[in-house]
Amino acid sequence: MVLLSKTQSKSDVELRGQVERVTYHNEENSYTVLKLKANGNPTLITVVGTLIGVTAGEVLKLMGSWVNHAKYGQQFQVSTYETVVPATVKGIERYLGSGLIKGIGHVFAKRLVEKFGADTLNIIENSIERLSEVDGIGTKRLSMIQTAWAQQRDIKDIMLFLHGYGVSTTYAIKIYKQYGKDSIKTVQLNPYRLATDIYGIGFLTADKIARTLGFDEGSELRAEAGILYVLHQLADEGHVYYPYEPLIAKCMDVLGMSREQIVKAFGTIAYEKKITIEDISTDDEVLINNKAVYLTKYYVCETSITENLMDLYTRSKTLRNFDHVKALLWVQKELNIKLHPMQEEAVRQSFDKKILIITGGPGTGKTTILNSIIKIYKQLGQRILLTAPTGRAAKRLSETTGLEAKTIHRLLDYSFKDGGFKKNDKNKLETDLVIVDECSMVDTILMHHFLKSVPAAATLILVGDVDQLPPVGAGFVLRDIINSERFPLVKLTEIFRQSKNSLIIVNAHKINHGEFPILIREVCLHTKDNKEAADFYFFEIEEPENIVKKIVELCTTRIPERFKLEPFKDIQVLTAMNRGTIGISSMNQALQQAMNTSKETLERGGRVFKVFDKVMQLVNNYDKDVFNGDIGRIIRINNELQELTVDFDKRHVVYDYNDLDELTLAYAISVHKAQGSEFPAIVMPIHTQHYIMLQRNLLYTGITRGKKLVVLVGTKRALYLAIKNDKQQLRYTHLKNRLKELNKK
DNA sequence: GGCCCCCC
Repeated sequence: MVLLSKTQSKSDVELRGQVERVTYHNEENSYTVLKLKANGNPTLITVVGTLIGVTAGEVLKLMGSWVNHAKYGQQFQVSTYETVVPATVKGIERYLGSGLIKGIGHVFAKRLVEKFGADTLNIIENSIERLSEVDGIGTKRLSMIQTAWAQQRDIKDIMLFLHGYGVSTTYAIKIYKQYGKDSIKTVQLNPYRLATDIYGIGFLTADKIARTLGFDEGSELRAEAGILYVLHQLADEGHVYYPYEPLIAKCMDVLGMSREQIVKAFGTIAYEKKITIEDISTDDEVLINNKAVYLTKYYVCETSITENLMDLYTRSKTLRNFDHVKALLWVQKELNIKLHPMQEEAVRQSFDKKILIITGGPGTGKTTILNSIIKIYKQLGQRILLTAPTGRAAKRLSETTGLEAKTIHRLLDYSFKDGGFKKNDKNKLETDLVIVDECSMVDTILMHHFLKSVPAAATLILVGDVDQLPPVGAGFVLRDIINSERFPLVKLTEIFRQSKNSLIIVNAHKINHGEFPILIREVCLHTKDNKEAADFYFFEIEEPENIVKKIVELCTTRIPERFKLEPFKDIQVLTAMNRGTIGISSMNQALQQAMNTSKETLERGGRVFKVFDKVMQLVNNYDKDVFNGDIGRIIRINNELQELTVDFDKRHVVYDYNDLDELTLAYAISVHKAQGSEFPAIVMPIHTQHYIMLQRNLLYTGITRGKKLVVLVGTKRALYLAIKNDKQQLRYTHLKNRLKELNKK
């Protein structure tokens, strides 16, 4: 069986040579840069990759590929390698003297080869006691050499063994770091451990290794690891637990095993506390046998969220006495605003409740409420923390409130190195009030960590729109907290920003209720003379190619002319998927071609950037102060400096050509990426080519991104399917019922 | 009919 691991590819070539020097070695991840003298090649070759224990003088047999690095030129990128013991006396001397073996330096290396010649390595390997024949090598140094040599040999044996099963050097090193000299034995005994112990190796890879090692398809170890794999997959789909019987059926199907084998393995891993099986009673889920199976991690999170919330809620409030009516009058005067009764109610609740939930769609006045609460709390000398799950949301929260806001990860002081949050139940946040915005995006695990670190005396305000897309991770925390009806909730429905007869808002509500939206046909968008233009249009087009054509036309001419909107700044195309004719990449190409005629281009890895292109940042970059989802325009491509400059809202950010994978074209972006942003106009294809993504939340999130104009282009059938499909809403979670039942039993 | 995506 041919196994290709992540870093290996079929186009790998072989390169042999002696290591001249190791230029760079990162202890943490083993990333190495070295200079290699290859046979018959006068110039030194730069070799990069994950290597361990490699030293100057060693002869390497490398597998990998040639790459062209913008700064450093041609390099050989290693996927796997083997060390070849040097054969010549000179080679052996350099090899031993390179610092490879603790206890041997240049001097002793020289003395050793003088004494034993080409036989030196053989002697170290087989009759090491003979080293004491060399001047200056006593028992102490001898044992040092012996230990170091054995370790080197272990590493090499392990590499060789793992390479034999297609595991790349990167993973081989991780495995070695985890299991040490017992690596081979450990893997042979239970290769499935790799799936849980080694980050980056999943069940499928471990299973392949196991099968090559001769493990039976029906082995108990396979069943146990397989069930955990299936549960992880289900968690990826959003489920915090899965009902017992359907889970068994899934496992039987995925693993090709019998019911008996699965049930038996359930018992074993439940006993090992890897999973938790709970009898739960619930009225709103189809739970056969009323048994829920959790990965224990999620069980712990769900129960801890429940307890922490109820505990926090029932503690007493430490806010000092003040006149609530006066405070409300004062804040409106200070901020020069008039609070709507519902907004006033929200602010008032924040005075005497420990937990408050504020929910509502875009433009319902959440920001005004928050600003009022913050103003009053500040006046009362309270400490305030603001946070949100994404970098962009945090930035926006900071902009609208004028206070610092951090991502939840940053607030909790997440450390990648230590793999955890420094803030927790032992080291809590120091605050009197903490506000979480865009809370609908917070998943079960993050909420667990967050709540652990909220001090008992603090007030917690959760803000979000549950009708938007559910979190990426497992659970639907905000929805469950709201539906538990245990906490004060202010549900904002009144629209402040948009006019009340806006079709965008009317249709957003209709879609949320599973009703078909009111559609204005294209003719209205084409006539320039109707006085009051509507803000929601639908163009019925069947062919995906024609949808693209229509969208290009809308973005370049129709909308700019009719609504006086700027194509780049004001109009955003949103789509559900990356792939397909109406997917992100294809639409970006079409729109780039139509909207940007600049000849100044830059090609990188098959992608083309042009000056004036609309681009989006894909990761949070705190050095550059740009965040995942930020949209800007390329204003300069400088080939000399190998730099590209992007204008983000009048702020110029410079990218080295090596950082360009942080950017993507943004004429069309996914609805997911647009979550948390708003645009004057959005244009969105809706077609069965995106069948799998036709979901109610997605459509709702998409259209509510538009402030002044929404144009849908596609088929009524696709629109209908999206509205009727609220399947995405079904996530197996038990948080709502836990909250309902706690202290009520 | 098989996809979207957060954080460090």
